[in-house]
Amino acid sequence: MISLTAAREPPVYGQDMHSRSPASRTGRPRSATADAAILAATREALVELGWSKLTLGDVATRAGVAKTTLYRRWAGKNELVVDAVAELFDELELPDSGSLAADIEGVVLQFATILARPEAKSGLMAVVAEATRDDALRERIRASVVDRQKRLVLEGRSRAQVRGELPPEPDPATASRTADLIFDMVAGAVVHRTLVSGEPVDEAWVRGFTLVLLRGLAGGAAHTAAD
Amino acid sequence: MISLTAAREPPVYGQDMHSRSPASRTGRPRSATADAAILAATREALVELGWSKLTLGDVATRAGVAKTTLYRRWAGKNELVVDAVAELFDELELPDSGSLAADIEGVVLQFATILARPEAKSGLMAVVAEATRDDALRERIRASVVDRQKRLVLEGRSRAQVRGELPPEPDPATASRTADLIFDMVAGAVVHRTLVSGEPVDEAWVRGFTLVLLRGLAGGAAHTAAD
DNA sequence: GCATTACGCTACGTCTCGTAGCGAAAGCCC
DNA sequence: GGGCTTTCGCTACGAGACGTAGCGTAATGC
Repeated sequence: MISLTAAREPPVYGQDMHSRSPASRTGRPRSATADAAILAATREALVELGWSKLTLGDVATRAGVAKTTLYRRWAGKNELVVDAVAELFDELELPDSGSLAADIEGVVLQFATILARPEAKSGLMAVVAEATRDDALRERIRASVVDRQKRLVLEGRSRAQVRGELPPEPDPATASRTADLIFDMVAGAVVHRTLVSGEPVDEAWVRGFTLVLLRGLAGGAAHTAAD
Repeated sequence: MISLTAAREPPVYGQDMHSRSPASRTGRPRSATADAAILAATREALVELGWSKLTLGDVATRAGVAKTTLYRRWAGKNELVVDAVAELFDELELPDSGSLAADIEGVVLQFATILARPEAKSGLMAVVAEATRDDALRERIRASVVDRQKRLVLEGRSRAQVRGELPPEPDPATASRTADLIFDMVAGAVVHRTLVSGEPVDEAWVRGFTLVLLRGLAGGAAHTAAD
């Protein structure tokens, strides 16, 4: 009696969610509506209860599925909440408003709006905290949340360079480094103001922030792009 | 049999830690060494177990006290961890290095060094996440952690204005707003790079960050204060 | 129809929580 | 020293969540 039931690992959503491409094309398929219901129920529970008081049994009840179904798809609370929160950032997109300053202000406001929702606040920070001790979770967050935001930075900078609002990068290495820097400054400032300072990210704040950031990035000689 | 033992509320460390100034000057005093042992044990457990797997029973065992003693002093896990983490930031101080750039770089490196410790990472972010649904907890964090950092920003700016590295503020209202902005940008960027991006805050990064920030703050005409 | 997989349901042992009650210890004040 | 007050360590407890196992049933592909 070495291995009895665990002959093949149960396909938990650990690494390859929504793929399970090869194999297992037979049998009853997983309900897609159940997926959506579970993630929606998770966000709802996150709003009402917060991270620490959220239980998987409660989520299952809200979603109208059995608790065991939850455990068949997600390894635990962390992974479930990451997926539930990640969906909130689907709507993020870069507006093409003509000037770099307006582009930044638009994206920051979008980001802040999403982050202002209670399910994003309590859920996202909690999983980030857990990710400090779980590399797989960190990677999951990076892939489904962070990279989606980061792409906007790269695209926005590229546009600005074409328009001459930002100097071109001398080499790819520094280009990558400054992109990381910009990303941490933008996302960090918004997150910190929203969660730690507890103050709203309104238009006035965004304008002031964008002004400082653009002055800093443009270097000595460049358009500050403020009216 | 209305109220038997709970005639007077037990003095839990909810609001006024280390004070309980009037009343109760009689009786056996609380062990101060127990306090230190508990907070140290909390940090130790935070390193080994992380936030979610940390239990108060385990902390009590590590500290060599009874579990009930813990509950007599702190209302719960949140409050305990806030106090345990707050002690880490005691060593923060503003270096007087002569130039604003060097001052900022010094403070940022100090802050990053503290934040790089695993007990700070997992503990601080977790309580911030919980604070999104608990105003008292948010206030506790602000008083014991955030304000201590913020004071450095105010002091550093004041020095820089005396030295002429930053323009003076036109009125107190905008002075306060820009101080908040600077604080969110500095702390936010460091926290985001450390926790979300998962990259180290080394000297090279700090130099780049400081350069962008100072250019942005100094406005069009001012010393960029780079070497 | 048959094999395969997902589903709902129930039940279970384990762990943590937060509290209650007790006797003993450690301080003040007379 | 004797009394008063508060804290301490210890034990025990019900409540609740965890994560899993087992079963019968439902939904697909071949």
